[in-house]
Parts: sequence; structure tokens; C-alpha cells
Amino acid sequence: MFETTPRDRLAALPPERQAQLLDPAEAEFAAQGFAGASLNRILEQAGMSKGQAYYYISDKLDLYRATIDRAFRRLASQMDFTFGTPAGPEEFWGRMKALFTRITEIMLADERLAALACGIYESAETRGVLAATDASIRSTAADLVTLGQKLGAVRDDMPHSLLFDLLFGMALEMDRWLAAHWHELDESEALRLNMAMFAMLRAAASPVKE
Amino acid sequence: MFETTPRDRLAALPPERQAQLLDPAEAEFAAQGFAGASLNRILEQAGMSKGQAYYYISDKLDLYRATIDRAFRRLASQMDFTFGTPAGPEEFWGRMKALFTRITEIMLADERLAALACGIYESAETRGVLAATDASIRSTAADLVTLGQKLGAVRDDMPHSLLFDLLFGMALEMDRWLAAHWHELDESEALRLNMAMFAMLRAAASPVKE
DNA sequence: TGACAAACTAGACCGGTAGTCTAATTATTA
DNA sequence: TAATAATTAGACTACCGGTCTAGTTTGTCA
Repeated sequence: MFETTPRDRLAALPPERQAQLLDPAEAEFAAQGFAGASLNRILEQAGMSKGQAYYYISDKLDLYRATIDRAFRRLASQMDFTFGTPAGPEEFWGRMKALFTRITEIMLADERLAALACGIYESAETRGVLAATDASIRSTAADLVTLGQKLGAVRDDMPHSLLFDLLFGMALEMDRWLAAHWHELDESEALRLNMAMFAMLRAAASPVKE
Repeated sequence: MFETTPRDRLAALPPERQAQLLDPAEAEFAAQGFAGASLNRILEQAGMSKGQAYYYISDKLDLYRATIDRAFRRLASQMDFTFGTPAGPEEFWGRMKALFTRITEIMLADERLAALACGIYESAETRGVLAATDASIRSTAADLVTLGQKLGAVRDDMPHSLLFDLLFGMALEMDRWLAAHWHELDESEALRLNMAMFAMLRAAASPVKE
């Protein structure tokens, strides 16, 4: 009656045993993307046999899912989403800015997380992982969009999923660019650029003025 | 002295012989993305042997390049880039809107082209193809950004490449969403949505007002 | 026309990939 | 202790992109 799926078995493992598989997986997926990653290489790194691995995951995509899930959880744990109830658009965007800055900090401090996040838009398969993940961060982000709309701080003239994907995609693109050019930026430039990026995101998300 | 590269040989072929290889390649890349595409399958479709194919291309990425190049040329041939010299921001954006609408039309009429375009941001490899392509459409687009900046119609507070990638990425994301949801939209909705998308693009690209 | 060279083609082959399967081993429970 | 369930090892399959060699076709010039 109670089918035991490979993922259930993985989830049942103590975190450090999960890490034995997920750490190398994260490194490989971050470095090579989903398609480019070699499962064989991951297993070699993890010191696991095929049979053992496939006892805990159902396929490569499943391992990717598990990896993304854990990474997003890690990201969420470093964030503070207590957003309260902003009174109006200005307050909403003030808090969004704090959030944006925080995410930028985290991404820049955790290259692997950043690379992993950028890979999520690689293909239909991997995009599906993002859409399906119940890691709190995605639904939280979607809730923020809804809240912004209620406050009149976020445009309401296109489908939710489209708006979300557009903003998320922009943020990832910014992140990707930052990661690639980080070394050529001094601190003041980086700060200015970060503000410009946020302004652009805000401009895109804000309702059209009459 | 004059090294003959595989690509030169492909280029020297009459268009219909090129098409024998590029048509199946385009179909496969559009359907599966770059990484997911099977070269063997393409060759089977094209009725070509390995040896023959590798006489005309140097590797899979090279075939992808050739495919993208031809597709972009096809797109460019359907566009009208005569932009004149708009006097100010308002005029600039008016003409951009016509351009945007035209591209949307073309993409919706040519699913394969749309799918192919969306795949270009799949990985670092494929992004490189976009960056390196000298197909007129890319440089033309980049020139438009520069023109807009001269007119004060486009923001100038971040690096050119970043701005371009952000806007291009947004447009592709919109396109992707449209392609995926086209069937659920009636004409008036589609029109309204198209205007909203353009407004968002314009808002993102416009300079921040004081 | 014949001979030689250049252009081109076929497909076996190589080391890799994700995933399957069976047989053996270890852990658990009766 | 014996039987059963959980877990693991790794050979094996079909396919991948790419290489290589041996062969055929085409063009050129004597």
C-alpha cells in the first residue's frame, strides 16, 4: 500500500548521508549545468555505486530536484522574510530593496548557490523543477508579488506566472552578470550597479502610470 | 595557405543542399535544445553519414551556430529595421513598439524560430553563439540600444552588455510564455497582453526619472 | 583517353553517457 | 537460528559526440 519511492528513502537518510551524495551533485550541477553534469562523476565523487544511488534517486533529474531543493532551503534559511504589512507602495518597495540587497549578498558569498540558481532556466526540464518545487522560497516570492499587487505597488496587467517568470529571470540574469564580472568591480561601482539593477526591477514591476 | 574549414565548405554549398542538413538540425534544436538534441538523429533525418557531416561542420556546436545563423537571417529578412532618426524618446519608443509588434507576429507565425531563439540562453556555450554571431540582427539590436541612449530614451546607468542581455532575456521570456499559452488566448487578450509586455519592457529600459 | 590528384563519403570504432538488472551481502525480525 | 527484507556492487544495454581510415567519386591535365 505505502509505496516507498527512492526519494522517500533519500529523505529518510540522516543529513550527513544525504550530503555524501548531494554535495558532489551540487558541485557538479553548479559547474556543468544539468545536461552537462555527469552522474558517473558525481557517484565517483560520492563514493557510491550505481545500484546504491538508484536506490535513493529515480533518475538524474530527480537528483537535480533534490539538490535544488536543499540549496533553496539553505538560501531561505539565510533570508529574513518577515515582511510585516507595508502600508503602501513606497514602504513595500523599501522592504523589497532590503530583500534584494540581502539576496545579492548571499549569492555573491555563495558562488555555488548562484551558479546552481542560474542553471534552473536551462531547459524545460529544469524550469519544471523550479515550478514544482515546494521549497518555501518560491511560494514566498510568489506571495510577495501578490502582496505588492494588493498594495498597488506591482502591476496587475499580465498573468501572475508570466510576471513572476519575467522578474525572476531578470534577477537571475543580473546575478549571472554580477558573478561573471565581480572581479572587475570595485566596491562603490558594485553598490551603484546594485542600485541601478534594483531600480530597473522596480520600474519593470511597477504599474504603468497614467 | 588558404585553410578550408568545414564551415567554409558548408557555406559554399547551394542553399538547398545546406537545407538538407540545416532543416533537420533546426527542427531538432528547436524541439530539444542544444544539449538535448541528438546529432545522430539529425544525420539520420538528413540522410547523411557521419563522415559526410563532419566534412561540413567541425562539431555539434558548429552545426548549432550554422543553424542559428540561418534562422536569424530568416528573421532579419522579415523585419524592417529602417529606423530613421527619431527626434526624441517618444518617437523612439513609438518605432520600437512597431518593431516589437512585428517580432511578436513573426515569432508566433514561426514556432520553430521562436523555440530556437528561446534555446539560445540555455548554457554558456549557446549564449556564446549569440554573442559571437555576426548575423545583422544582433548588432542592429545593440545599435538600437545605443541610439536610444543617445536620445535619452534608454537608461545609461549600467553596462551595455548587461542592459542588452536583460532586455533580450525579457523579450525571449515573453515570447516563450506567449508560445506556451497562445492557444488559450483570444485575439483581444493577446493584443492587450502584447501591449502590457511592451510597456514593461519600456519601463525597464527607460531612464530613472528624478 | 588515361592517370593522377583532389574532393568527398561510408561506417566501424572509441570512450563517454544515463539507466537497468541480477546476484550477493547486510540488517532485521520471528 | 532461520527466514525475510533492505541495501549494495557492478556488469550490461543503448545511445551519445567525435575520430579515423579506407573507399569512391569528381575534376584536371597530358
